[in-house]
Amino acid sequence: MNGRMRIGELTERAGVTPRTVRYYESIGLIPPGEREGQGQHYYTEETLARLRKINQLKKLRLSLDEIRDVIDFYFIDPSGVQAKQKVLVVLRQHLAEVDQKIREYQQFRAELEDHIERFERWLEEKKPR
Amino acid sequence: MNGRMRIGELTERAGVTPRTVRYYESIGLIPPGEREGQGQHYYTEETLARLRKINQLKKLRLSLDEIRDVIDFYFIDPSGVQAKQKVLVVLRQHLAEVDQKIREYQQFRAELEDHIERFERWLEEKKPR
DNA sequence: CCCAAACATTACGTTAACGTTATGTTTATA
DNA sequence: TATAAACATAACGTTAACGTAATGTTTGGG
Repeated sequence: MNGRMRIGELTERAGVTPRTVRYYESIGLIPPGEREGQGQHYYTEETLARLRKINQLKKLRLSLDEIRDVIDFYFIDPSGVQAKQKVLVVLRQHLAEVDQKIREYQQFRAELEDHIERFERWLEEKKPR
Repeated sequence: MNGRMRIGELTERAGVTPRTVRYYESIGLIPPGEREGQGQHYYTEETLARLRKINQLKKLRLSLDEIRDVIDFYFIDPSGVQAKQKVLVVLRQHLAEVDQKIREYQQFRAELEDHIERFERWLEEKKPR
C-alpha cells in the first residue's frame, strides 16, 4: 500500500515475473522504475495498475504493440473536455474492434459446431444400435 | 492422374509449396517421396490426398501437432470411425476454448461500454449546452 | 550434346514475448 | 559484520510453420 516497492513486491502483486517487468520497460510499455544512484529500482502503485491493465488487455489477445497504442488513455487524467473526448474516440474505436473480434469468434464457433454435428451424424449412421 | 508425380505437380495440385512438402516430410506428417537412386522424389496420389486432408484440418485451426495425432487414422482405418472420433475430441476441445474466449471478450466489452458511458455522462454534465 | 526448368540440400531468417542460465551486486536482518 | 535473500545485467534459448537465399544436380526437349 506504500508508494515505494521493489520489483519483488511489484511482480508478486501483478502476477508477472521480473523478466516481464524489465521487458516491458525496455519496450516502453511501463515507465522505468526510479533508482537511487546505481542500485535497485523502485516502483509505484501506478505502475502496478498499469501492469494489471496490461494483463487485462493481454487476456483479450491484444498484442503488446496494440496495448502500447491504447494503454496511456487509461491513465492520463484529462483535465479538459478535449482530452476526454479524445479518450472517448479511442475507447469507441476499441469497442468496435472488440465487437468485430466477437463476431469473428462467433463465426468460427458456428463453423466448428457445424463440423462437429456432421461428424456426430456420420458416426450415428455408421453405428446405429 | 498418374500414380507418379514429381514435387512440382504434387504441390500445384495440393496448393502448397515444395518447402511445405519437405517440412511435412521432415516432421513425419507425410511419407517421404520415393526416389530412384539419388535423384528426384516421386509422390503418389495417396500423398496428395494426405496433403489435401491436412489442409482441411488446418482450416479447422488444428495445429500440425494435432493433425499428426489424427491424420493416420484417415488412411489406416477403412471405416474412418476411429479417426472421426479422435477429431471429434479435438474439435470439442477447440469449441470450449472458443466459447471461453467469447465470454472474455464480452466481459471486456461490457467494461469498455461502462467506461464509455461514464465519459459521456461526465461530458454531458460538464457541457450541457 | 546443350541448356533451361525443375529439383535437391543446407542453413539462416522471421515473429512475439518472454524463459533461463550465468555472474555479479545490493539490501535487510541477526 | 556476516550472510542469505533479493536484485541487476547480459545474452542465448524457445515455439510454429514455414520463407528465402545460395549453391549444386537432374531431367526433358531440341
